[in-house]
Amino acid sequence: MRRGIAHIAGRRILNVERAPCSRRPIEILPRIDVFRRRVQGQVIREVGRLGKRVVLVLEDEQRIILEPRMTGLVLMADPPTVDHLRISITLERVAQPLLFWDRRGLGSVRLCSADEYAKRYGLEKIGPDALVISPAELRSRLCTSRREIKVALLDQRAVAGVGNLYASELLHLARIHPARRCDTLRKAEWERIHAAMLAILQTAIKYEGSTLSDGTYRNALNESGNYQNHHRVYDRADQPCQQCKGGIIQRIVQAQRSTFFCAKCQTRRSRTRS
DNA sequence: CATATGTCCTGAGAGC
DNA sequence: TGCTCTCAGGACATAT
Repeated sequence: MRRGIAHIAGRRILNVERAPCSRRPIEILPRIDVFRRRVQGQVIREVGRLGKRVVLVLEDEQRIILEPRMTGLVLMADPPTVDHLRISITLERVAQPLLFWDRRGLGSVRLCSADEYAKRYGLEKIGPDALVISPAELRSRLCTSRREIKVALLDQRAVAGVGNLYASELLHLARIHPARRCDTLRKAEWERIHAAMLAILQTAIKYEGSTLSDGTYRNALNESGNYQNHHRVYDRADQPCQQCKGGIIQRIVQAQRSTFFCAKCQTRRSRTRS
């Protein structure tokens, strides 16, 4: 998402409008008239990312945080439908406005001063990024937890950027059972988890994300992703594991979320040291 | 303090 | 066919 709109860096904001949407409004803070007054005329200095959020850094250090959650899209193109369009940001000398579209409306758009941003999104709220964190840091942040590893990986304060789909995917690549308690994992296993996390996320980014059967995720040009065609386990319950050719993908529920894994590749116990 | 659960939302798909 | 029901998972508030 971030890369899809990275080219708007350097552009000046002309206007911000709440789109006419018949649905319950998403959270937009502050209210739209205050929002508009504070950003109008500001140049977007940087198009950044904080975990799963896209962050527009303005020339006066204010930040616009676009939080898509499940079904939100950040677009520089026509949206899938006009119905769920939420906010529109027009830019100087760019015909196409920046749009935030959100079918289910769980997402939000928020404008923060530099201080408010530091308080609300500091390191104690959003942990180190999954693409940047070191293996040692990942391990030290989670190795005393009694939670199951798949559940712990979704905690954005521990490590930022891993969602439900990719947690299953990376644990399959790492050959770690999703229900393994963090405090039972050995150093070599943490290193496998870290390497798999990087590999899965980098590959998923390369393929522009996963557009699932509900068709929701689209890139900034409203095009489908392609990583769903590379899923190892996610949404593949009862299908054979492509890795071991013998296992059948299982679906379980952890913390009210689906987890997919191959019981043959991902054994519940770590191999005992020889 | 750490961990677990409930909440919001829409539309696809299942089941009858 | 058309209806009702369940489910998907982000982050955060509240409960244990």
